[in-house]
Amino acid sequence: MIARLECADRLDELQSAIEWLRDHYAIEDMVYHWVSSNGEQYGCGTYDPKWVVRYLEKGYLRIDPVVIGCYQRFHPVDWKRLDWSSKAARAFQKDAADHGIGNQGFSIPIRGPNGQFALFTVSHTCGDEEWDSFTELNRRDLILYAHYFNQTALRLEPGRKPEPTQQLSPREVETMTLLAVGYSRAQVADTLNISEHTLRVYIESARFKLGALNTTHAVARAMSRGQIVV
Amino acid sequence: MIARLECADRLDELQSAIEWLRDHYAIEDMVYHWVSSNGEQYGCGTYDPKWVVRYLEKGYLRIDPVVIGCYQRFHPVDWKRLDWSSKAARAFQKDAADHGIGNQGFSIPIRGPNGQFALFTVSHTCGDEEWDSFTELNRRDLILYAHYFNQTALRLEPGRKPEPTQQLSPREVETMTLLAVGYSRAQVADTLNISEHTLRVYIESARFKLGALNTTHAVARAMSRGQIVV
DNA sequence: CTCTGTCTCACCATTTCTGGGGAGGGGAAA
DNA sequence: TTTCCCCTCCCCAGAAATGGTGAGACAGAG
Repeated sequence: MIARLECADRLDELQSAIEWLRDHYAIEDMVYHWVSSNGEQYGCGTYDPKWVVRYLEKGYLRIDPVVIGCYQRFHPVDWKRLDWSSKAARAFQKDAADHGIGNQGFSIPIRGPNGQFALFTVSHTCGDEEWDSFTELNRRDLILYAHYFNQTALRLEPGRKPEPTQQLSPREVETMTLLAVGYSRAQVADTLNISEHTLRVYIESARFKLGALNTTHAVARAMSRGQIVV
Repeated sequence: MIARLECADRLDELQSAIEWLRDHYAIEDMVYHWVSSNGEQYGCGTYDPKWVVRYLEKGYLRIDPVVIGCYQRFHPVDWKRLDWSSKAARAFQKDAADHGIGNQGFSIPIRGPNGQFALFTVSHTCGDEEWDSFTELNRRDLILYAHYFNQTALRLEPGRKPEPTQQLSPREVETMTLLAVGYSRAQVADTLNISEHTLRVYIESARFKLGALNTTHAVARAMSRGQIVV
């Protein structure tokens, strides 16, 4: 959910391609999940703009089982196989249906270098058999499109403009990593065989590079940007 | 570079498929970058085992421009377009050539939910024109194979067993999320309109559920398990 | 060969977090 | 209905983190 605007001149391409796909497959909706935390749309899709606005306003990003489910998944997934048991999820499902979202869906997660995350989704209203045969027949194509579309969209994601992700030094990476696995400052310093004072220098410089307000924030940012891996 | 062993029974499949690909495309090497931080091999490829061992011993993971370049890239990349300018990179390039690695290569990065990272690489020894026409003709297939192979390999990566994930309560999720974006305890309490004392109860119960040693650890775990999204 | 970045060490005072307690109301599930 | 979990509130003292400043050595890049 981090952004870097590298080249914004491709959105038209995406839009026309997505409409071509929609006609070609006779599928109602084919869409990105425009997963920008600040609400800006950076992907493009065929959903009703009203639904997009409502989705963001209601904070459905944190409720939608499609997003939640795909966020921890490797592979493409059919909506039927997600967890719709919670009350919030059911309310969301109903609201989505009321806004004309298909009852069937298939989503493919894609990730970027700095923890960016996007979904390529096709959805439709039909029965299970019809849907299953569609997804099976077109699985390869969908994966390919997801690959192209999402990765382009990820590059287009708005948010932070110039702030080129500052690389952390090796020591800073070690520091952040050990903090992320629960070590206290004293323990980290001990593990790295340096004084706690030195350690603090690393934490502060990492915090500075990451634009973080405190240690927890710094670790969280380093993780979400993929600069440390835990 | 994280691991979760979900099903190890597919390695054979991968191996035979990769050999089929190798024959089919008449390509010398087609390989994973077995990117396991502990040195265990979890992918499979057609490189000489001696080279694999040497690669790991020498710590080439942190030098190899293919790995470094793809790690911050969205799209597949031809080796020619990478940065081979540093001294270490040239030394690596020579060593690789001495071990029979092709002079041409094409690598596709794929990522997993917890920052896992893998590469699908094809390489060969030939001239530029031949290579370019090969990659152009087979781009789609290569991307598809990369998708299937890498994601399977990522799931096979050794390391940690799947931990049963304790669900966090809504309040706990909010707490962890706000902490992850840099709020102090006082600010979080203020934002949620609760007393700081109450907030502490959430932090502690979240910490308990996540098996975390401190707040930073708890936030890191919640993030890496996808229980909060930042 | 300079310059930039990394790595290492030190002190101060203040703020913040942590780890123990205990307690009541509400809702959902069994 | 009981039980379990979630939400809310309170106290205290010790431990840990933070913010600011300063400085020397060493390496690699231009």
